[in-house]
Amino acid sequence: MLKTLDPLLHSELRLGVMSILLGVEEADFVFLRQETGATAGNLSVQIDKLQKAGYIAVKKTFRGKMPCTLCRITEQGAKAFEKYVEALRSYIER
Amino acid sequence: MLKTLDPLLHSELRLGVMSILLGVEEADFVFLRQETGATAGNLSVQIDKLQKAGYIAVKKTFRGKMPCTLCRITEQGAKAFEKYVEALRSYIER
DNA sequence: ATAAAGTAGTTTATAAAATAAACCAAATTT
DNA sequence: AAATTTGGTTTATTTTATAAACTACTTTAT
Repeated sequence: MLKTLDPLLHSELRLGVMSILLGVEEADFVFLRQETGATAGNLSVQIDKLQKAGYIAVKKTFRGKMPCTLCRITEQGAKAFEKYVEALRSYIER
Repeated sequence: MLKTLDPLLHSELRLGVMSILLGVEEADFVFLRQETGATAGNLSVQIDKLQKAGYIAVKKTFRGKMPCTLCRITEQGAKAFEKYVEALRSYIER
């Protein structure tokens, strides 16, 4: 029986967001949108799920007068990502 | 913008089936069921999708008097898997 | 011989997920 | 000051995954 893949990470957009966040201190909504190519609605929903799972932390601020949603990965999120990659390897390396 | 992940392969059960089939000449329904732990209904549906995509070939035979569904990966399937793994790396290796 | 239980699946219904479309509030441009 | 753009959220729709119910047999027990 194969290792089970965390369904929260096994989603192209959420995985993309996590992947980006692992490489930076923090990233805002607009940047994530550009990098992933996702629609705003979709990104908003998926960010919410990752936050509720405790995989990312979201801070709502302003840049000048414009709203700005900052995201950063949490310790828990980084660990979950590690585990996910480990599980994936059992599928793609054999 | 990140590489896009073939949605046909980005499914835990279908990926599992492909992963198993890559390692063997062919495998029957019962074996795939045991290895993946999937329900028969779910496996049946996912095998169908992989077949319709041309990623696996399915041959219905009998073992003794019992029906036996044999699956094997196709050239196209193996290539698609390769590409999927390649795309995945852009998410998990950075 | 026949009823009960098991095997190997398929089909259909339901739940969950992804995605898009519509909307909102504030800022900027014309 | 109207129209447009920005940075989102909420709601609706489509797609996907999964499970439950069913079919067609076979094997076992009575």
